[in-house]
Amino acid sequence: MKIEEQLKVINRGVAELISEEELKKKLEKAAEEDRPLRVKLGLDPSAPDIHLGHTVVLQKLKQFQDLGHQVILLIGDFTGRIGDPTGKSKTRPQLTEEQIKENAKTYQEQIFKVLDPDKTELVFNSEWLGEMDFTDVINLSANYTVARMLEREDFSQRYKNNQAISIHEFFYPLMQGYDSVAIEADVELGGTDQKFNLLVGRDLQKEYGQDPQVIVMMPILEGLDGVKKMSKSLGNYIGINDKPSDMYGKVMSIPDKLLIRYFELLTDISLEELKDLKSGINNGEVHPMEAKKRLAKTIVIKYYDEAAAKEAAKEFERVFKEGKLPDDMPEVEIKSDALEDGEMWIVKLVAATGLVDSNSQARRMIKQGAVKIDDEKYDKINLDVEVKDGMIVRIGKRRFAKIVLN
RNA sequence: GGAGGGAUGCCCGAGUGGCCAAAGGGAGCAGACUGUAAAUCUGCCGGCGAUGCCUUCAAAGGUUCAAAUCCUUUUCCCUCCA
Repeated sequence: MKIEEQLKVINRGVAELISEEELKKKLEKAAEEDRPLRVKLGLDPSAPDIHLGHTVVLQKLKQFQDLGHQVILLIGDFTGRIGDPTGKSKTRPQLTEEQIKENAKTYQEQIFKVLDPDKTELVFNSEWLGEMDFTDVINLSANYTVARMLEREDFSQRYKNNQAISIHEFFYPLMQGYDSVAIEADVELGGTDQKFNLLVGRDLQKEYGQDPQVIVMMPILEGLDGVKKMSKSLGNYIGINDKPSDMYGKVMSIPDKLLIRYFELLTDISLEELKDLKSGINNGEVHPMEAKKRLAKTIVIKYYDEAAAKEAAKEFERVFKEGKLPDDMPEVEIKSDALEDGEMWIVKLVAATGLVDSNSQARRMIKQGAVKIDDEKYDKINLDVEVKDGMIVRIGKRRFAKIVLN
């Protein structure tokens, strides 16, 4: 593909590129020498569950692969063994080697839903970092000054506020940067929050006589709430292992203002289509919900297939438009000896589904008119209900449980 | 090493002896409206078969009829001095 074309693809959705000129030069040189660019992505082995937020960067990697370049996934096992760099969560546990291996495996399984395994090289940074002795470390750190380290936002903040910065924290950027030296990266990808570390990579490569890597920074994807970044701990994520129907439903629940962004960062629709879609929504020709349905479908197809997407769409219509029940829902076992004359106090029954945390919560839900049993609304607390096998308890619009009597 | 300030529910934050399961805001959940969007309005937001009872205001003890509030010790954090 022509260099100009490649640049266009690479630029899609990018938050910041350092720098376009350099990238162009690298692409030209690579084409001349008939070799692919070495494109690096570092992964933190502590959180192996991948959600769509992670796929923003992976997606970009995939585009590099499709352009014929070599992707190198670097698992930061060495870094993970030591702990966490961001002062906030200082007590993050060190991982054992087994855990890291385990996580790495899970990672791969999920990542290769996006990337082409045949065109991906997998490396672990303990390979070289674990080999360094104290002299090597001193030499490495001699390449950087405290003043430069303090340029990093969170360091300077903490320094200014008299908060502790451990010396070893300075080594994280250095280690990550040295990784780029070790694998001779031409390009490194990362989120915008990685900017400092990515830049250190460039500096170190220069020090070690290499051509500095080009940096491609992707935006941080907002989660379902539309404000905070997508993350598992905030519970606002769409996991790539989510069931099709969940995935579809979650996409449908994103705020409209994220629509285009999701299309741009999470799907492969062409730049022209993207443009049309955008203007269509803006001038009212395209209903946002229709666009969202398309988004949901596209994403489900990406991680599953056409049939799953259709099924998910159907289910969505059924449950949320027609207010009917989903195909499958969690089953909850109730022992028949917990019943009296086949009946159970309604509050207990609702609590027993596990859909709420306590009797008190169940009580509230009932009082607020959120509870339906077999499609019938119950809003009185002083009531025993006959418990039947296969009975459906529903709380609100999206919580269901099927009772299995035993 | 010395002097001072602080720790409150998921988060922020009021509360300086009873009226405190603890103001207010945010988040969250539910209801109405909708397109499982946004905005808005309403309610809920520790546990308990519940007009009451139980466990909560960093931890442990104590004073008191009564403690988030007072005292003692401990832990952690911050500010200033060295």
